[in-house]
Amino acid sequence: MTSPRPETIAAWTALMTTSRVLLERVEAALKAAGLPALSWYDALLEIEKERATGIRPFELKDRLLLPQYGTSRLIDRIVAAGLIEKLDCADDGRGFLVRITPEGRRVRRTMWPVYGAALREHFESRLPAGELTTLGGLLRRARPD
Amino acid sequence: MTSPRPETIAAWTALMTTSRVLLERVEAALKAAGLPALSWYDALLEIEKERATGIRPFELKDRLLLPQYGTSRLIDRIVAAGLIEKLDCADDGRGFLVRITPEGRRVRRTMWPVYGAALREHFESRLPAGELTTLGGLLRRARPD
DNA sequence: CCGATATAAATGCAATTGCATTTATATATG
DNA sequence: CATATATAAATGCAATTGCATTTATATCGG
Repeated sequence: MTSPRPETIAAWTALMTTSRVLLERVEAALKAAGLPALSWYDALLEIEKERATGIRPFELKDRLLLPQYGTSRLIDRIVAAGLIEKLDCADDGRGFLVRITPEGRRVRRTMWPVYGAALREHFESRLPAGELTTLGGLLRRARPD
Repeated sequence: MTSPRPETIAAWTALMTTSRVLLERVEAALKAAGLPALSWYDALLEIEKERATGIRPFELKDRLLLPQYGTSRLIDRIVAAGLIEKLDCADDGRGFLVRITPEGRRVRRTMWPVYGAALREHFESRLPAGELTTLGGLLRRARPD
């Protein structure tokens, strides 16, 4: 019945626009450097965290907050590029493990400086450290479970 | 060269995840009510703001932060649904004006309670008013020009 | 007025995403 | 063990998005 308060609407609008604009900047920086999109970076990073054992697609989906079919297709594309590989999973015949390849590690390491520079330039430079910390905390608290 | 500071990365991660999760919730609420997506709401709202004169697609694109081709196609879809109409533009033969129809106003007004309720439930309820204001202010300052 | 350049909008085509369903295997229950 | 149910992953098809280019009209410099 009752509408959200004006501050709620203002914060929501700012959340949508700022996240979108920043994401665009970061994606643009990666593209300008001839590198894969951020979604690949995120996936490579999570997969690399489990480089010893590999990671199951359903676990990756949970960490990346992607839909199941999106994860399935993202994995296929990154496999096709040779940056990760599918390994048979002894425990569970329905699934498999995904592991990063040396080339995948190399690409992720190449992406990071570009990604990081974009974050510093477009985001970090705009707020003093204390306020960045405040912002992060508020955002985490605002995130639905 | 230098990486972003840890607080930067944490705030960035929180920005990406919170915005994505909240957007999902809002979109899900609209869909569950059998209503159009948020992109239609945003467009209808901006178009309705100029209900007297109509609005030019290039102006709409700037307000919605959409690419030109995205705006062109979004307009076509909303026109096809009968919620807006294209009007010949006397001033400029290259373009036209977009105006909301009565049905468009009706649909937008129907969407708002669902949209607002989702914002209250998933966002406003999670932070006290003062912190929502702080969050909005920080986000606006963090947004690149 | 004329050609050059800029701006508004649309579009062909490829890539990605969303939705619903399917396939395959695992787990639980009688 | 056999059947029912649940979980993991893939996929057909439609809708949307992205990219590059095209079309049309306007504006600018001579």
